[in-house]
Amino acid sequence: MMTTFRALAEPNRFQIVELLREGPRPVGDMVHRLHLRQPQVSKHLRVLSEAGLVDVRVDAQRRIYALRPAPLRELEVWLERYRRIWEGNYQRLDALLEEMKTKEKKRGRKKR
Amino acid sequence: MMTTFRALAEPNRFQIVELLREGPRPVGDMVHRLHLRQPQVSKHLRVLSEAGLVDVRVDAQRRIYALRPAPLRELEVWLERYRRIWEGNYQRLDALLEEMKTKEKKRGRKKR
DNA sequence: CAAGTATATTCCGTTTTAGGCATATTCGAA
DNA sequence: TTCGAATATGCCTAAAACGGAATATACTTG
Repeated sequence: MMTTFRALAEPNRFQIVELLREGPRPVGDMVHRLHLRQPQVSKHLRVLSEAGLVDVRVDAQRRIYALRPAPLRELEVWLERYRRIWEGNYQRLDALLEEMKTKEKKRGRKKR
Repeated sequence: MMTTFRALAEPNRFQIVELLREGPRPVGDMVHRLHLRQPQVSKHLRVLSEAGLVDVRVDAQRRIYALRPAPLRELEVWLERYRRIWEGNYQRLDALLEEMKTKEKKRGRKKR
């Protein structure tokens, strides 16, 4: 999960992933599309590959990289646990508790 | 978008976010729950804050941090553009092309 | 005002990370 | 078998990230 974050945190890697969203591509294609040098692209692809975000298919002397959905799906699952935060009334209890505990000695001052 | 990734890529920061998912908490609470020293927690909170992932409410000499949904929602939106990758027919063109090239001797089989 | 509590900031040393460039490797074709 | 195309690796350096410890700051209370 956090390997995914690490991998995507690098701008060029992010771009590569965005490119790969449209479909599998050989390295040279990415080198040309993004304005990067070949060795760096290969290195980034390595990181992405180790993070499970891409995989390779060998075609003669070129390698065709493709996105692997698994980590992104994981990400989505993780995110779902957070959805309640922006879907409706959340943290009401905690907020109230905190406030009571801290200011109980003070006379209640109406907040809100 | 990538500031979000960068912020979440650090294990301790990730943990802080996970903690904060349950509700707002003062710094000391996090220091105690995760096994981190106070200065590092403050530093990590700073990064999270600059990434827009949390915000602070001042309460006397303590600061209560809370998750901000915006960046996570953004993340979700971003992810949605990828959902088609694992939801059915993606890269149909590429796949077809590949297949044709490879199996052109076989008779065409109707897909969908 | 002194003392204590909660948190932020600074400085420092170490580790990690990324880019550049040269080089190795692999495969197809002449 | 030699050449060229496509890609990967290794080495080096610069920049960024992180933890630790000390210190600064802000606020509360006696």
